[in-house]
Amino acid sequence: MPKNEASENVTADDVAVAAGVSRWTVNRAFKKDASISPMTREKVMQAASQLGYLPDLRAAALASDKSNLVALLVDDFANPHKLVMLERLTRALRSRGWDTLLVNTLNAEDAGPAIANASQRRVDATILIGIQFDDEVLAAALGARRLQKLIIFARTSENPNTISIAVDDAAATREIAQYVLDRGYKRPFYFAGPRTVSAHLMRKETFLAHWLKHTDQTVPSMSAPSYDANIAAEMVGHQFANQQETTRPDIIVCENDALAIGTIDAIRHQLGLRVPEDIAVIGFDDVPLAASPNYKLTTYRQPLTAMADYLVDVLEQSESKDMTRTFHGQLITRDSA
Amino acid sequence: MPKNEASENVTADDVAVAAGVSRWTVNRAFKKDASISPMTREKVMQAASQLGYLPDLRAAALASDKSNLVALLVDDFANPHKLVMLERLTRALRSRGWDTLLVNTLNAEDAGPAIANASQRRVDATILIGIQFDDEVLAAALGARRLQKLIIFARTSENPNTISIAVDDAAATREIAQYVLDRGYKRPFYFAGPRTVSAHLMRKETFLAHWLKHTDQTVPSMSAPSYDANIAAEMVGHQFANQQETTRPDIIVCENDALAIGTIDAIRHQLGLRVPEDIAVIGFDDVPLAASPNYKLTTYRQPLTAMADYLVDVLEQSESKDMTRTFHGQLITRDSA
DNA sequence: TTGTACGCGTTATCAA
DNA sequence: TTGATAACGCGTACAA
Repeated sequence: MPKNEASENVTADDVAVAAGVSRWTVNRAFKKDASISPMTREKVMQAASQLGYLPDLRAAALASDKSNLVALLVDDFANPHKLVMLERLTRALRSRGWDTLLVNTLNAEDAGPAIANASQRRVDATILIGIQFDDEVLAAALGARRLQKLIIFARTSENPNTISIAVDDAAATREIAQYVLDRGYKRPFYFAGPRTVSAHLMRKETFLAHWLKHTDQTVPSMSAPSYDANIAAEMVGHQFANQQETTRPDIIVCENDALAIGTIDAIRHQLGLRVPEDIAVIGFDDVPLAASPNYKLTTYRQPLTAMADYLVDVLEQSESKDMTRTFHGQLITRDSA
Repeated sequence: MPKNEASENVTADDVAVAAGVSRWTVNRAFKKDASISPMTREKVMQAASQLGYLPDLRAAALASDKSNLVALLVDDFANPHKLVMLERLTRALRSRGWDTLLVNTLNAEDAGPAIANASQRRVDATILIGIQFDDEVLAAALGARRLQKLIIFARTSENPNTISIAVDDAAATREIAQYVLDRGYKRPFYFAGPRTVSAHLMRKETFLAHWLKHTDQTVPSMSAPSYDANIAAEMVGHQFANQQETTRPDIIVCENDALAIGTIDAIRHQLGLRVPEDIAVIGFDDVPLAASPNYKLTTYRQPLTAMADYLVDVLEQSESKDMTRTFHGQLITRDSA
């Protein structure tokens, strides 16, 4: 343990006295591009570490009105992809000097209070990460004027006051639909996620439109109330129990991997069928488990690292107009379809 | 959108003018147990919502030296159980008025800087959540004197300066070992997680000791470098390839579910064997996937909600002596063993 | 390169 | 119950 006898609050003033300089020189020593002589800085830093001094970021934020802090709102912890997103985002943020407030949007009614909460911490930006927001939530977020930036990550929004950083869902879905066509599947079924009034992904609609256009046929579908593999398994087991080979789908296209994993489990263990021989499955996200020898899931991988890096770019930009950007990922073909 | 015309910083002063009271009365209105007449408070709150005023928590923290903020340090995002922990912790914290700083400990060398980072935000406590800390990390954390409390969640630590909130690993492991004995398994194999100098779980040691005591036999084992299902699958596939039925284990006891899931995948898809008929598997944590029709994993469930609630109790306590506490969970028996 | 008022928005404490 | 003074620790702007 370092021998920092000063157990109480060490401030820049204390360091100033110890180093024989003024308090402002101490602060300069901790600023990156400050005009200060290397010798003075060295002297200050020595005294600082001697006393165990580190600048107080609360005070800095208060004085400069810049917190280097963002709020990450998350509402759906059942989806394993959230963990991957959290890792990539916190990594990109922290390695570039940003801290992260993780806000659990406890339930549908809590989105407003959650945003108010973040705004009281005077974060520089609020990030909705794959959240089931609706227009009310957005209005609440935009109403809390202190939120400099409102970023929708991994989802698109048409609201001009938000910045959306996401994969091009339409293009990705068309690529998936074309793959399904090219592989010769005839009876696809679309398994969508939660459908809110304004915030659901357009993947289902895109897939159905593409299929209709190319085959003149309508694709049946259903929607899960949440991205939860166990719930998905139950739904699939229920939906396709006792179906004839000729009427059941030959491929189930899932809105994401959480649903796809549950679907595969149900096909094997509840319907007693094989993947992909009897029913094939496609997912979206490429969660770690998708690559496991058990699932070998064909899925669409988003460029999360690039998206996270871009998010930090946006934060560091003073302007926030026209920052919305879509990315392109890639279809990862494995054995499931 | 609410009609809060005042777009810039609204402070208590503005509200005071609007409500015709002093600034201190405004702040009182927002304090829970303040001596203020209901009428005055009502008047203040009305003016406040009119202007869109919410107290600035940075300033409050600075003035009161109490931030109502904790730092959650996480180093291992491959383990799906982390997501469950994050959900339970943020839920308990936020519903009782605490905010959460999520700090990604980017790599082994980064633990120190991560802690320093949190201490600069003047958090009221730092929580190590299932982290692979070692003595150096603890020393660094304790060296940053501003951390009022250092809490080790879901792991035990003998360091008297820390508060550990965890399940009784020894008791849990003995229960597992006894179950394995009772079910008549003869050749167990222990699959452990990362082994650091000072911070690994004692589950493996406990299991081996229990088995030795009751059967006089030594249990073979191996250790994965991280709690990652895909890595676990590879290791198991490698370890038991081409083994005779008589020499291979009849049960693999895993330090947690991430390893157990990989183990099951490998047994089925790489070794071509059945679970539990050829090799049984036991995990620890009861992640959501453990209940899926595919894994039906026998595992040990920790009382996470109670643990999270207790954590907030600890935060609200002024004393921090003798706050370490262990919990008891329960063995969830499913089909895998 | 270094030093100096002043302000950031709140809380603690005491006085009215 | 209310009002007022003095911190809390640092940043900005400017002067030395």
